[in-house]
Amino acid sequence: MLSKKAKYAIKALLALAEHDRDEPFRIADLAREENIPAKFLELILLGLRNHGILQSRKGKGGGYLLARDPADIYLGQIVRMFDGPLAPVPCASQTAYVRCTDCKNEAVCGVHLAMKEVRDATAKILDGTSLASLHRQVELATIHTSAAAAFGPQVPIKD
Amino acid sequence: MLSKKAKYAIKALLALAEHDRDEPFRIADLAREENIPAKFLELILLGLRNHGILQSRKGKGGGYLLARDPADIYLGQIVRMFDGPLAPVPCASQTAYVRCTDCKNEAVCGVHLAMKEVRDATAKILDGTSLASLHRQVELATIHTSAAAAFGPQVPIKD
DNA sequence: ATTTACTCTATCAACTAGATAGGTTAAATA
DNA sequence: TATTTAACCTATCTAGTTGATAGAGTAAAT
Repeated sequence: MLSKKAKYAIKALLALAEHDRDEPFRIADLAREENIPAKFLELILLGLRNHGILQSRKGKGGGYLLARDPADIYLGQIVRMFDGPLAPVPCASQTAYVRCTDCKNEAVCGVHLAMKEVRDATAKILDGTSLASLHRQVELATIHTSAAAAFGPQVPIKD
Repeated sequence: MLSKKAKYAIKALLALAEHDRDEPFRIADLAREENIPAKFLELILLGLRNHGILQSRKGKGGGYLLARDPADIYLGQIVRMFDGPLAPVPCASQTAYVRCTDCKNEAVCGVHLAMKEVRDATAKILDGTSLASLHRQVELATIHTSAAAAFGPQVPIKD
């Protein structure tokens, strides 16, 4: 399960990526816009800042900005930061490998084999998706959705 | 994260799949062989039985058996049974969809889009891997491992 | 000096995971 | 029939985590 922290982080970062690159975004505004408890979001953004993903400005006119280009911020990094390794089991993790104490021989462990596949597939997606590319996907989906809306639910008009 | 329950379940089921199909396997033996706390395994096997994945026999000569062909038992079912839906977020689940209350339009939500990809990739793997196929993978890995062992670590012999 | 808005630490209730304890029931066998 | 064996079932516990809130501190702008 993705934690709320990671989920909110992605939503907030995506909003920042869509927003004017050098205009600070206030916590309160971000919270309202994305339906996130403000105090909770505060913690999350602070974490992102301390990991060098966000920049901040204090005082009037302050707020948060992306510290890097949206094309260089990957979901994999965000998820790992809040939820730890992507692998379902520590012995299948590439970034935070830990041996199973109960396992005689990992090379021939069924759980290991299957979960390594899952971790590789997940990593391929999340380490391959940047805020920029996700933003493009959202735009694409928006066009499709609004096109569908324009041609409307096909209900005959009664006059 | 895969829970210990799901992990132990897979290990136990795989051991049963490798074992004589109509010879009951006792909890205690299974626990010893797979390094699983016996009382905890008891609970897990009971759950599997109540879901129709295992059969049991009481009393002397009793124990657990697979209720179906190993080729018809998929990891997806096991994992869902103990850990719930495969999707990282409920709105991306196919088998247990729940709408996000905080999300205006799911069709254009970045989190939804990315997590649906992850859930689909995960489901493809876990719903495509049966105990039988996993067993084959383990055998294959065993051959590779023992071959590597046979040709040994390539350390020159000093005489 | 005051306002604004981020910074930081502490705290909390609710929940869950992993595990253990201990009695109950049913099947086999002596 | 009594005994042994081994699954069945319910209760309980502790430790840790998650999602969230409170409130005082600090830096920048006006």
